[in-house]
Amino acid sequence: MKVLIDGSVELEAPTGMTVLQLLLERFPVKAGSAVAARINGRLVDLTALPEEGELEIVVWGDEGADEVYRHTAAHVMAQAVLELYPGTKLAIGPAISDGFYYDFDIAESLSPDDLPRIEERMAEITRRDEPVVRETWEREEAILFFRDEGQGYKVEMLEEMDEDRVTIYRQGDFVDLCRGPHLASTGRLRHFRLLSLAGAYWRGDEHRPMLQRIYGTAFDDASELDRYLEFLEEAERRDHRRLGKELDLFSFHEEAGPGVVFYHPKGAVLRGIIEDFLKSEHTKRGYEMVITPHLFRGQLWHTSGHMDYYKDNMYFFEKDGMEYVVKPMNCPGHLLIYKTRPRSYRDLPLKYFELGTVYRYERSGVLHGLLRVRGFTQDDAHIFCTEEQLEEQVGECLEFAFYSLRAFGFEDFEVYLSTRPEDSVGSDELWEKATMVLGRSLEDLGIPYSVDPGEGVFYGPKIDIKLKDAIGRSWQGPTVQADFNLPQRFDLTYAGADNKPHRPVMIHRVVLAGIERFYGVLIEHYAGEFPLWLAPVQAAIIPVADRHLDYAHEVEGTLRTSGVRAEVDEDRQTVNMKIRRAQLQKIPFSLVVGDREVENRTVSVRDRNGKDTRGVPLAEFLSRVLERVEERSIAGGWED
RNA sequence: GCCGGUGUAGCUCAAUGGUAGAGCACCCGCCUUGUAAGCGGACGGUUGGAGGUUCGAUUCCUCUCACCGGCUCCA
Repeated sequence: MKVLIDGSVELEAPTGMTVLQLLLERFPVKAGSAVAARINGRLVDLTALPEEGELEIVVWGDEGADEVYRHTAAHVMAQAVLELYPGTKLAIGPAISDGFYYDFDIAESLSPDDLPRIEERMAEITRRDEPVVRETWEREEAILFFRDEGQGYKVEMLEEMDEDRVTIYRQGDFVDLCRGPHLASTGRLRHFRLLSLAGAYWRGDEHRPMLQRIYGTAFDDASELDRYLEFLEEAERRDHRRLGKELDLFSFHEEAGPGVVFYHPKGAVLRGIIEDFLKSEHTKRGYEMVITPHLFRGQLWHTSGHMDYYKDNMYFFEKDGMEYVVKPMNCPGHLLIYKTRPRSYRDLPLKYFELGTVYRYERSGVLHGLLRVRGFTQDDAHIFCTEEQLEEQVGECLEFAFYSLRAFGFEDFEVYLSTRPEDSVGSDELWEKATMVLGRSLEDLGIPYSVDPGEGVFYGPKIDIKLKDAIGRSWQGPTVQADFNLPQRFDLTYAGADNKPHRPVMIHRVVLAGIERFYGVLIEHYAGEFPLWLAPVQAAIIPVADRHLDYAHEVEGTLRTSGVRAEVDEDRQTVNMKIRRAQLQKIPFSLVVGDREVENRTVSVRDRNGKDTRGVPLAEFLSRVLERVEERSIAGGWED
């Protein structure tokens, strides 16, 4: 049998010899690093038998290798848990993007202190270096086996499978139903770490039993594991909740209830900058700003359909025997404004923009700092247009969104087109049409995207843009949604050129989306070191001694008059201390003023990187700052 | 909402079935300071809240609130 290995070496493989044996015999060096193999394009175990054709050796770093590796790590962990907690029932244990997890049904509940113990047992299992064996069983046989073992979840999975034959992986006494492939032996698993413990419902269904999930990660390369653990630390260092406290930006209060944000003075400055940006950019693009109330009668939400599809997320109350709703969305308000007078095709597209604050009930367990709150403000707009204008308008929204995200320093995006969810309104025909238009707008702009089936909103399909931050994490960002439904429900019309009534279509779109969430992402993206134009305080003025206070205030006045956010640190403290405080507050520039500066009308500029430049004329400092703010520069150093 | 964890001074964190402690911050003094912590002093707590067990609870138990890690959902 002729086998072409890695596209270069052709050799005659003896029958009955596994890929691993072949490697050991012919390429012993490779055998040690091999994770799996690909036979004619199919990912298989190293214990598979080669076939005539191409054989590729998959090593760590190759596509698919991490998945195989971590899947085996999950099995080793499951084996360890079974050994330590006999009677544990296994659910599922897949590899995920940065690691793996396994869900267990264990009689006793695990605590984080148990993880090291499990990790140790895993290490022991890897030392045993038990071969991982793939077997093919009759499904019925597997059902009997797992039933006998008391592994009900496995039985349930088996019973739902269509195949007659299933694959089983075995290492030592540990047997698991699994598609594979896996590492050839437990000893091949080298660097791993158990990370956290969590509850997870069997099959993600809250009506099913709650299982205990252990998350972990594994790498073949020790330095990669280290790097990943450093990444986790870095993420913690950037945590907006922590930075929000340290930088005095915002707070939450038990007395006020969870999920509602209090912006402190510095936090409000940053929020104001974001809002100013949005207002001016919307105005530039022909949007008209509107303001709508926070409370609407319940009836309106029946008309809009929210009462049917969004009720669980809405806050209600009753007064004078009348039902009221705290608005969870801004659209109905904008529709009411549209309807205040007859509209003509000449009015379209009509673009209403609102910094609309909405309240949505979120289950207590999902709240998360600014990223998931109950009260938030959206940069929300609704575009009423003709069907013909739809595609162009969607395109403009997308361009607007990308422009804005780039202005705030985000460069990498992922785009998703979400289609009709199960619970939704409108005809299939409308959905199909809207979905098509969205897809075409993306294609026209040459934006690559993937389809997210069933993830649309109840009234229409949508485009979601996810942004990647400085350390590569992605976050939910702008969305553009087509809506053929609400105009119908509210009976919106416009007079066409033919002088007949027509139905407009509507686009819901946000640019930065929820301001709170965007704000949180912004903090994490910059780790609190905001670019000059966003920094709540741009310059800390540090007098060397009391006699420099007058000049310090003069500098402050000059800067403030020109719109630079400057503050004098008047504390009778050492220069070192005042510098330290400014650094910890991540203020872009510290201006030290002493005798020399007073005499020469200069400032000594220290940037956030710790570099100082002395004798900078005040006027020069001011003009350079204004210039950078104007161009929204992300340069951090004074010399940059 | 559910599973697990956590809750002690403004912040970060100790301690313990027997009087609750440190560092930093705040306040007051001294120092008048040149690029990341000058020195001293004073103040500061119903140990998240309510109930229970106990001679005695911050510690053990129950309930509750909030937060953290997830499940699910979403801007």
